[in-house]
Amino acid sequence: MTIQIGELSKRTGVNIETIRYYEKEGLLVSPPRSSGGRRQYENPHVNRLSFVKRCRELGFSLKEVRVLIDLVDGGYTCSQIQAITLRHQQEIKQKIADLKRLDKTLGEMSARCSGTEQPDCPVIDALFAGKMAN
Amino acid sequence: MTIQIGELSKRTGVNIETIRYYEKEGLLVSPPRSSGGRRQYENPHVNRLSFVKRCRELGFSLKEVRVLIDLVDGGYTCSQIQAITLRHQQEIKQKIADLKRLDKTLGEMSARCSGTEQPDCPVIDALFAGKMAN
DNA sequence: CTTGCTCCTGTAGTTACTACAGGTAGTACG
DNA sequence: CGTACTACCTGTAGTAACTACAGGAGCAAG
Repeated sequence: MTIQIGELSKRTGVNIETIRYYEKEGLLVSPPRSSGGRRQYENPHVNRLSFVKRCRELGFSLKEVRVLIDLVDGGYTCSQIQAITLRHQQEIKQKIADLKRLDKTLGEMSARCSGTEQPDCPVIDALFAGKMAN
Repeated sequence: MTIQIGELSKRTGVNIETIRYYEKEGLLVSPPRSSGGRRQYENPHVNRLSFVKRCRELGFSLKEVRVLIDLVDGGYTCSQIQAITLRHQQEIKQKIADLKRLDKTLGEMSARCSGTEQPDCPVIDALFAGKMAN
């Protein structure tokens, strides 16, 4: 019941090149090879790759994913995982706050635009004068 | 009234290496050099670099900054600039929405944690099972 | 036996910098 | 005048997380 990399890619939705990249980076164990040198995957590989993919979808960096995998492999406690999750969530919240500030400033700037074909624009003025909201 | 790169860096808050990088990328014009080969900047250079810096602070990519600079140099209309600004703002809004979804999912996952020293965690379960909220 | 698909390795490109290494300009001090 | 010290110079490599080839081989079908 082994599958090749193309099938693994289809099942997980992870690009073939990315799978090989993850293997090179040590996020996935190197699978056995066929006589012709092709990677032969089984269910555990599918599960692990799905795990990595979901971590990535949640915005964890590969470095963080590596930490999570090591914990899963080596033994972990709920409080450890929760701490990592909460720290990551804090970073996300920070990014949201930063982006909201940008959104607000951009909105204020473009709101003053006439939107006409005049060679004069409050956005450009603000960018030159540095009168940006914070 | 010329200044050297160190002074330009201090006045704009842009790293020296970054200034040279911007020049190499064509975002800043190459300034005249002293007899010893050092870059000699004047006020227009300070203004342009400040412009680039503010664009970056608003989240514009260097590519977008290049477009803005070309417009400023070659003539622009308010409606052109407004369009670029609004498009950029839409991207920011999209990122905010994406991050909010992550934040929500992470919050829901960690809320189910016992936070104890047990080798069992709903976050890990969710990552393996793929029962993630969208 | 040749077509055609999947797979292999290895390298380069992407974004926006940052961090050196190794060398020169310019100034101040003794 | 020599030397120490700082600021500057170029050019290359490293960062994150992939993606995109180039050039070649395995494998099944006709």
